[in-house]
Amino acid sequence: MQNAAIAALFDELADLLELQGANPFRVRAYRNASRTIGDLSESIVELVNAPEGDLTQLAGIGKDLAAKIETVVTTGKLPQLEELRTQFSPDMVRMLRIPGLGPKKVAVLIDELELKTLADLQAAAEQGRIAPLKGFGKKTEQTILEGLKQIEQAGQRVLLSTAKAAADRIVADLAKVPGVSQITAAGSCRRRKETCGDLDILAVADDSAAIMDQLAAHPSVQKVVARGETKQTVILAGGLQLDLRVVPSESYGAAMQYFTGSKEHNIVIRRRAQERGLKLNEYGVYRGETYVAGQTEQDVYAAVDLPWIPPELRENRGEIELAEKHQLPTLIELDDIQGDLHMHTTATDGTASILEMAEAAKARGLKYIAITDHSKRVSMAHGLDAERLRAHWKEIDKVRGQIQGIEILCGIECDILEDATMDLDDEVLSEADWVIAVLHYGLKQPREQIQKRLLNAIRNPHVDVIGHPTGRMIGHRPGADIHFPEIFKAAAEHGVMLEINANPVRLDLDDIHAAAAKDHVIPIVINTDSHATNGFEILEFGVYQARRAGLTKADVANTKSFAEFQKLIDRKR
DNA sequence: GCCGTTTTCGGCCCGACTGTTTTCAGTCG
Repeated sequence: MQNAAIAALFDELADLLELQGANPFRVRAYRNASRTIGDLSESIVELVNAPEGDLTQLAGIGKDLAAKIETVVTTGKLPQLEELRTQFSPDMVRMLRIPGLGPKKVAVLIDELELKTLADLQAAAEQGRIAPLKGFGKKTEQTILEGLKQIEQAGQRVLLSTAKAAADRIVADLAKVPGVSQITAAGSCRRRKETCGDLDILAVADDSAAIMDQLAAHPSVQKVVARGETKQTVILAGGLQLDLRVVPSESYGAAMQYFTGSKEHNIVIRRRAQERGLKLNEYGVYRGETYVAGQTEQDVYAAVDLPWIPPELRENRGEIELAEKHQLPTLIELDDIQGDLHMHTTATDGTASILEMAEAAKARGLKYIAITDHSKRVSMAHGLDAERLRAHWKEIDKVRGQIQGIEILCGIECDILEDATMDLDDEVLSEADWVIAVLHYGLKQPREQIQKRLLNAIRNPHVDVIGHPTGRMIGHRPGADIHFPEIFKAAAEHGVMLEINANPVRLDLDDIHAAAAKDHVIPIVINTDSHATNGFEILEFGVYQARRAGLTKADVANTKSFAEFQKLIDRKR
């Protein structure tokens, strides 16, 4: 069982305990455990089976949870969960996802009206049986009906690229409102998390009504859900929720810190404040009633004896401990990237010629690129066989003479076939400047076979890098079942790099595994996998993922000059 | 359920907003 599957069990258990009315802190303990397991780079199954393995060493895992995890790993079941599943239907858990309904209200609905399914809930609301209940009313009943309609949409996370585009546009438009002196997006969008559940925008404004009016009238806003003095909630076309908060200037830094999160990071930061006799909220840092800091984020972190922590790291995954020791990494920047080693042309499924791609890359300031069209297995994309590939490389060589100021490598994105052999034979691969090996097909194969395919590719003397290692598509399909520690070990041993594919749907490796790769001193390359001349625009998302993994310029191979990069890959040739 | 150089018990981050109340509980982030 994969970590994510085990994490999901504990999350479900937390949902059910909530319905049962369990102690909220106990529920949180289960949610923390779920997150801890989900964030692990190594397999929890391996950890349980390791002779030295002690789960209670993990943050938030005590004796009880350790025993439950061991039970899941060894039996595949969690008796407590199975028991609760008999008491509450899956639809009852879904009721918790309806905005405005929490565990208390759902419990009342279940007990008083004996509702079991979402259909029951809908019928009860339509028949007006909910409004008379104590603590409910006409409005709540209406909210439930609307929530039911949107339940598919609600809770759906959107890609960072989508969220950031929406946020950037609204921030730019609201910044023009008179009296708005500062405005920015906070939340998971600012942390550059690969998906966002909502948007948080923060503003300093003389007139909060004016900016809220402007937001309400914004073309991308579908409806206003709530509006108070300092906070407005709207739903954007497409269903994404956006919260606007208007704060005083002296609170801007505190509010930035507060609303950027993550929740887990903030809990630890506020505990630090408490330990120092301070109180930290979105308005500032206070000693008793006295305002101590809050104008800038730097001031807020300084008040709890920490240097400023980059938003991408704020997940309570060790960044606070690093900050305490003044060992935070200097994260890679977009401008550090010198080359892009993964792109396509009209030879396969790209839309631009070799020269057009090279010119577009050069215009973006890149100093070197690799042209890496598909190998023959990708027949849909008219993948290249040895003969066409060699002809393609000749074309690339011609283009080298037509453009100055950018180096072009003759590359190939070669499929690792289902039987673990390479799609092109060693002879032709040995002639390439740069070989990306990838899984495209058979992603659902059992772990052993996936492992064999990746290890064979890594051991192939001509392979430089494994591209989009898991093959996942965020929101569409999970990646292949990979036992990463073995892959990392082999990659380090054979000098094979790993890719962070910058495509916002892929972002593969993810932050957790890119961080683990860094621990194994495996060079990372951040590539766009461009299929068109505007494809380079997504490079930023690869860099964000690298930053979330704590990578520095030195950890990423394509920050090197072309000469240095060539030295690195020449070891293979 | 976790955690502990004040603690093995009693804490566990903190405030805004809504809808239902008539002083506040529940929900949300």
